[in-house]
Amino acid sequence: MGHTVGAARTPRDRWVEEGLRALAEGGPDAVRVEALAKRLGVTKGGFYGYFADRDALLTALLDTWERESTDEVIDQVEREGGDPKEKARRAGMLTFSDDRLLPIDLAVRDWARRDEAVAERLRRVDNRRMDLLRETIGTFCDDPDEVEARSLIAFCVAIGHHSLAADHGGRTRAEVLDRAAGLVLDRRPPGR
Amino acid sequence: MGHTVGAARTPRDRWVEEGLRALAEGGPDAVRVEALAKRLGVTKGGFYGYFADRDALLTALLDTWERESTDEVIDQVEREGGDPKEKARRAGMLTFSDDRLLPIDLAVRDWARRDEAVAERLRRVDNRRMDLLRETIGTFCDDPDEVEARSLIAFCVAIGHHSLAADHGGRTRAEVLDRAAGLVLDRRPPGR
DNA sequence: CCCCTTATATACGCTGGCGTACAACAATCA
DNA sequence: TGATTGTTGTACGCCAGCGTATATAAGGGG
Repeated sequence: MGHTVGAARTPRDRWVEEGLRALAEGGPDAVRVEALAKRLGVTKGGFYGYFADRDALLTALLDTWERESTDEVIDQVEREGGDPKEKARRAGMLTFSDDRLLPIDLAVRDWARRDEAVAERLRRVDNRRMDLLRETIGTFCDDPDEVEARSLIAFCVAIGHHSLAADHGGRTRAEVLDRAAGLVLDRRPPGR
Repeated sequence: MGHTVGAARTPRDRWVEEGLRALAEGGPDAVRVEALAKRLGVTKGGFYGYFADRDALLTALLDTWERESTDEVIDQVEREGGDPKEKARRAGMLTFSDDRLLPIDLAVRDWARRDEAVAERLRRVDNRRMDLLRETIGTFCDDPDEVEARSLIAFCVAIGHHSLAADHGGRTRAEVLDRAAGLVLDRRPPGR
């Protein structure tokens, strides 16, 4: 079982790759074996050598997403070093500005609302990301409750602004985001 | 064409109602005519008297959602009066704490990523909601750019925290949100 | 060059879901 | 109550998509 020896024309990774693209574009329902095959210029013949069924592919997609958006991002961030704020900034860039990972992330987030197993994976990933944010914000904010609140805000803006459809009266989304980042991520005199 | 005279056992509204429930629970792909019929204890026989096809139902769902989450909310809020902050708070409650509207809202938001017409509707709705936020925040913040930034933050947290799966180290989500609201929605000495 | 392994193509059966045609059934009004 | 009108049930054809079985390439040792 499983293809091992001969060089496959369409190896497992390409199915996963194409599956992730479909997931990003249309959610889990859009991950259809025959459609992927067509995009790969192949029939579904070889698919069932790598995956027991469509569901196994979906699991593989989640595995890949989880690994890429935690370990790989964190490895790369740690490798390049820098202070916490710089690290968080780069981690944010890698996940939320990458137009490969970001749409997958949004799709998984919606998927998690309907599937408990997916929600569990998302929880793991989000917790690791929140840790980075807490670390950053903890460098200039002493109140742990406020650190938590600011981390929540930062995260929600990072993921939420992509599904916010409003305009900003002449301003660019990027401009408004920049200003918002300043409010959340910069030290300021204690409020109130 | 169109049922008009006799009292229908399953009027158009019930199809819409059940369609919205399906949309909220599983996204547009979960809105399936025969499934709705089964939940209504009926066959799909009568459906095509009200709707040309499944797509017409989807449009009707969006119409209803758009109306309920703008006009109806705003009417109700205006009727009860109050200062802008109180109005925005009640509007937020009506949309983002209502467990009828909220899941529909999240589903529509995801849907909009794949369908331009849905995105256009969402833009209209979000713009009206953002207007409320700007009004509120404008009462204690003079810099229009900061008003915009804070409004963005408030909105992103309101919609984004539902798809954030992280824990908060002993704290409740509600507690963290409360603290976050304080940071974003309360007057404070100018930053930096 | 042939064999043997492995990947892919092709063909099939099955299910679920859409939309249509028509038959059966209320309900209302004369 | 009978006729008429509008609503629902039933049966059908159709297509897309999954998973399986089997046939056909396509490579790499021997």
